Amino acid sequence: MSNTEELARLLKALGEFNRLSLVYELCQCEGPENAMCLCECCSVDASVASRHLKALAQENIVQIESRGRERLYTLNRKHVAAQLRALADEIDGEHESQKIA
Amino acid sequence: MSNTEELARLLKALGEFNRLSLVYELCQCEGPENAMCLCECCSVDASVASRHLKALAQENIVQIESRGRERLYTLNRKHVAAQLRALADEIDGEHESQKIA
DNA sequence: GACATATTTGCACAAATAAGCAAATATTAG
DNA sequence: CTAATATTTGCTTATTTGTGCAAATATGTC
Repeated sequence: MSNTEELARLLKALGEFNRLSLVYELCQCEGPENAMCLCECCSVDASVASRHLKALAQENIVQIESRGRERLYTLNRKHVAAQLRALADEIDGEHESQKIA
Repeated sequence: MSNTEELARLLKALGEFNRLSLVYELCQCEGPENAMCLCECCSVDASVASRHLKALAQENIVQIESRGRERLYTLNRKHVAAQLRALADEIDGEHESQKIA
């Protein structure tokens, strides 16, 4: 299923330490943050943060909004959480095959 | 946090198409399955499936049980689902900062 | 023992990935 | 226009990763 492929890409995007750190950072932000602020949390070059954020945006994990010369990133909370929960449900889910009873 | 690193490794393990396919396959299995059976679902060489399953085992995603000349793999449902839900909660969670109210 | 089956390991290779730096681009401020 | 700030892009480099094949290992069967 192509759904599997899409989910795999989302998980891969989250499955890198610095990107996951960025996501955690965005987690704790009330509003959108710019890349300068974000790249501090994982102490990498600005260009690296930029690329990671782009990768996260490509998987719809973050949303980008331009304001002047800076870009503001917002975590796509609902979407990401929903994807993760859907997988969790599928894995431990009370899915049809409860043959034990 | 080293927890972030561990979670990143788990997500990375899940974030590869063939490995995720194996997980899905194991999802639908009642009991443990051997690698021969599993490697069919992603049409790769047995050695590749073996390596992927090993990678999954290293992140505690699957459990291995030896039976004779074959190895039986069981999905670690509770653990994986819990990890995914914990992240989901952190992301969209009703975490402390509900300043909107 | 010989042989079949299941899995792992060693090797090679191609492709992807993460990283930093310097240069380019965009935008704002003076 | 010039200078400063924020971000992206091009380049290079080192490392990791996924893959297949063949050989090795382990175990069961005859």
